[in-house]
Amino acid sequence: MKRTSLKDIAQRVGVSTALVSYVLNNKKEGRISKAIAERIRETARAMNYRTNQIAKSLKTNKTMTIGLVLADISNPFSSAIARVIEDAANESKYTVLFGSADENPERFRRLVDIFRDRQVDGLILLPPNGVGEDIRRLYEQRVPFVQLDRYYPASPGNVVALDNFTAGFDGASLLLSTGRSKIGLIAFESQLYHLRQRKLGYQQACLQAGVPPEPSLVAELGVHQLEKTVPAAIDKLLKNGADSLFFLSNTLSAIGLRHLNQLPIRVPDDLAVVSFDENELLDLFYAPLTYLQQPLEQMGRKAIEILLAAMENPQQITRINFPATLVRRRSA
Amino acid sequence: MKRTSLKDIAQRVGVSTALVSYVLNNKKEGRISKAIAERIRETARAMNYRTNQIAKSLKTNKTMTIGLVLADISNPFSSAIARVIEDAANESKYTVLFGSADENPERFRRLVDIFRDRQVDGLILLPPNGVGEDIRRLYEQRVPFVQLDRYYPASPGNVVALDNFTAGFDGASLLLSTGRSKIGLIAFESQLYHLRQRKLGYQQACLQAGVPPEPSLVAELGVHQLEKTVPAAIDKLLKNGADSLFFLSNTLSAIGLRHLNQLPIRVPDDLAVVSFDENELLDLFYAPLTYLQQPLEQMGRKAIEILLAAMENPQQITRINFPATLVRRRSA
DNA sequence: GTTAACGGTTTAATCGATTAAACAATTTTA
DNA sequence: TAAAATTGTTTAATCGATTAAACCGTTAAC
Repeated sequence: MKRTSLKDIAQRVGVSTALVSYVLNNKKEGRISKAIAERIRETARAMNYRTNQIAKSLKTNKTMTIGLVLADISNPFSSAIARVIEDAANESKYTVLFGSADENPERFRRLVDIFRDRQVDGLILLPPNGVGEDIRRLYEQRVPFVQLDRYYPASPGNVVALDNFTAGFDGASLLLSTGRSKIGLIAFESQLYHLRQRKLGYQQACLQAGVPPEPSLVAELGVHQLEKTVPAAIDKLLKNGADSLFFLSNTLSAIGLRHLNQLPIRVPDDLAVVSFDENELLDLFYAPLTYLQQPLEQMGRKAIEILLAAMENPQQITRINFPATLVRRRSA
Repeated sequence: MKRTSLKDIAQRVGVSTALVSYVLNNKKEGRISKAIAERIRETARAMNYRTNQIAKSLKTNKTMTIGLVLADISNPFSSAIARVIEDAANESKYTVLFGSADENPERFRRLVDIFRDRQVDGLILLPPNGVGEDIRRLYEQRVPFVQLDRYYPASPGNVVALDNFTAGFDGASLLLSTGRSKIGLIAFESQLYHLRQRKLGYQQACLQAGVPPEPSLVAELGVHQLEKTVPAAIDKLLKNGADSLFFLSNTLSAIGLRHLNQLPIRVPDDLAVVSFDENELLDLFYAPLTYLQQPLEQMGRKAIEILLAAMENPQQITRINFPATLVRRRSA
């Protein structure tokens, strides 16, 4: 049950494979006799021919494939990204290879290597902590790529991300404007630039409002065992007098809300809450959450657009930061 | 900045490409002189050689790639599957190509074709409504594949799925055992076998408990505009006297819970609730939901295992149904 | 001392396409 | 009518690997 090849068609019709290739790719338009062209097309259809992309790729040096390295596929943010990237890529006839680095630099490197071995035409990366050097190397090796969402500001190359500083600033400002002055921050202790920026934005907002930064109101957590550390952090911040909470990622708020649900505290009266990112969970909370929404669709499409451009013309580098939208609901 | 090829190494070392290939693939073990082998390995490392999988695939007729067609990537169930499949495939050195059919037969067919054009070694499919014929054709063409979660019982081929009938039976039985006799069912009007089975299980449980089936307690919804139709269905069922709700999928319960949150009804006192599938949302609801849990990890791993076996030996067909676990919490 | 076996390496075909260049047969142009 | 241009098709190289078979010295066997 071998698949039919160009050769099979050529034999059946009694012409060379070259001619078959020309016809099926609509090359040499005017020069091929209508009659034979039709016979070739007919036969191809009859024999159920589909071109072997592997062979084609080897010759053309294009795979029409894009590698997507997600930070962690189990995060709904990741699947949302995956969906957008896949759609946008498909529209340009590209297929997406994907993998999840699970916030692990080793896995990240492995995935990038695997994708490159498979000759992907370009990469979309949501890099974990500790791969700045790898990004730089990719750039030096002229591999077309775009960093999406997360990025290393010191590493060169294309970037599509949120304006995280302003987003952090806006989130905190909202809380301050509603009279809260003891904003508890729940963040990752990660060195990832985009997360640092969010925190800086928050601090700047506090400073501008004349509220001095209060270390006892900041919790920075490791990525592991969040199920335990987030509730503990919330308890601590509340004890330290927080009148509001600002979650710097949806992973944190997802777990946090579960805990808040069980506390004898009412949101927003006793405690105002703001979170980053979207998540169905935020809707289901009894006081639907106010959050900073990333324009995922736009960002994903832009990333593909930039990547395709970079594949054409590697010189040109684009770095874009999109504004977040503050979606105001009941929690703050 | 071209990547180095076998030829480059061969030239540098002064041997034939054949020898380089043998060394790097550890073939012809005993026969190659230690000294040269070492020099080749050394040079390969120095030149940063990585094998071109495209070329290798063309020759060996294996791509070490598996195509995964998801039903709808935006569903957390899908991303959970993707994660498991990816991990399991990676462990066997396979890479996953993926795409989301979005419950659309046309898209499903397109994805399968694209994957086949790229010569994937096998497919894992979560097929939408209306592709039974396509599945049968794949089987006839001896394409190795496994249907996962959803499947066409009349189409041949490997299957890994839940024992949906029993799961439906168990869910309804639980409600009946707590004294509820007017179970409102919220389901899709889909013809998908696995969903029909869930409903049959529910009906069987009711019959056995001496509760006659009551059409006014069954809502079957189209896939579109669920945001409107689910709340409407809930309202209708409540009006018709339902004392409990059984959601046949997580998509339905996700939306349903949002509505229940706003009603002056207390779960579980006024209304018991059971849902299918897992979802963070079920945890966050004020009365954490009782649900039927699919052994996703097991199912995904089994699917890969069966697929790899099928790639070796296409004769053998495996069909497995896993039992669901009833996770009992506050809602019922 | 001839043959056989072995060890180390190369030759060359092959996978299934693409595509520049060559070729032969007509037709046009001058 | 000879040269030039056009048309329709084939030839053959190529992409980067893999691998059976051939090759050529040595060494072992009888």
